Amino acid sequence: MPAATFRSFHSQNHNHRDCVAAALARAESLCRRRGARFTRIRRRVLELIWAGHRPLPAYELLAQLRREKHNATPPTIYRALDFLLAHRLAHKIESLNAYIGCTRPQHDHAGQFLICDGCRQVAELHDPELQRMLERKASRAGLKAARQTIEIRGRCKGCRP
Amino acid sequence: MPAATFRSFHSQNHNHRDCVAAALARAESLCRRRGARFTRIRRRVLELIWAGHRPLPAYELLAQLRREKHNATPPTIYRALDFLLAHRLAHKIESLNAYIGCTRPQHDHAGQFLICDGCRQVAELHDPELQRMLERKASRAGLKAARQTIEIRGRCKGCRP
DNA sequence: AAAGTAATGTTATAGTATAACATCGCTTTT
DNA sequence: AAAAGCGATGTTATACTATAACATTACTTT
Repeated sequence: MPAATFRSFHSQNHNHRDCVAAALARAESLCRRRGARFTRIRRRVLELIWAGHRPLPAYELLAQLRREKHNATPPTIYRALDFLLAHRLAHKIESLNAYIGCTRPQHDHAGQFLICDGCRQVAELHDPELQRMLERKASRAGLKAARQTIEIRGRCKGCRP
Repeated sequence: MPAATFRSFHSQNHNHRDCVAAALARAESLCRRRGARFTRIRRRVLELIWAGHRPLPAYELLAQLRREKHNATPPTIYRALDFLLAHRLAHKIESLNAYIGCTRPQHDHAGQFLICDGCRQVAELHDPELQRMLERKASRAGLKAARQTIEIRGRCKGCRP
């Protein structure tokens, strides 16, 4: 994995299986270091999120989980999501009410999201320059920034005429 | 109204009645120019939004509307909101599922929102520099930006220790 | 083995939003 | 003025998103 400051849209032919496996391995090691319990459910939900490889609504995750775990209910999913969000292993895309895997969970601040309305793929930036400008603008208007929701919608190269 | 590129947080003692009246007058004239029908319901919902002077959830608007219009139902509110959003007379704050009046409805692109988690007030920026940077970063990652959701949460001056 | 705590199970309900079809009322045409 | 056309509203039902509250299980520490 390169140390680039952002991650662009995945190519059609990237190795999806490896990409999911790598994300789970990162999560595993991060939880171990933090002493957080990466339980079966939490792990499986993160796996489902990555496997979709696009923002997935909570109830779609629930439907998938139910195929193998019949007693799963909304709290099952939302608790897993709470854990994953708290550890920055996943993000919520507010403008879609959907969840996506975090590409850099060790990073301690929220990313910025580029969302293609064609293929529904998402690229996650971690751009310090953007971050700084946002904080500066906020600060000038009197706001000490604590969290940010940055979601740019549009069309990626492959989805433009 | 100054031509500033952003609008900061309202002072405690700004004239609220005038501020609502001015917003309604702007909306009225804008709809007239556009040939859009600014009906009683639409007007009243916009008035309720401005009167709250903070992001209001749809069902809170509904509850208020029902006090004077007993047969109002969710579609009543959501249709009014659809109209107001389409004409940029109001915005949805995605991270709060709540709606707020637009300070510059004639502007043709979305604003950026600074949200105080203390007093729940919102300041709306229309910062071209920020806009340009976002578009440039998106473009570099291969995305042609069409819409944006920019919401910075934090604490305003009055709500800091 | 017992106690303590974190995670999960379970039921119920709150909160957000739209579908679908009927009716009303304005405007335009006849 | 009557009829047609169309946008707005009325009405009922339902889909989708998320959390509260309390019971039980299972891991960990003593």
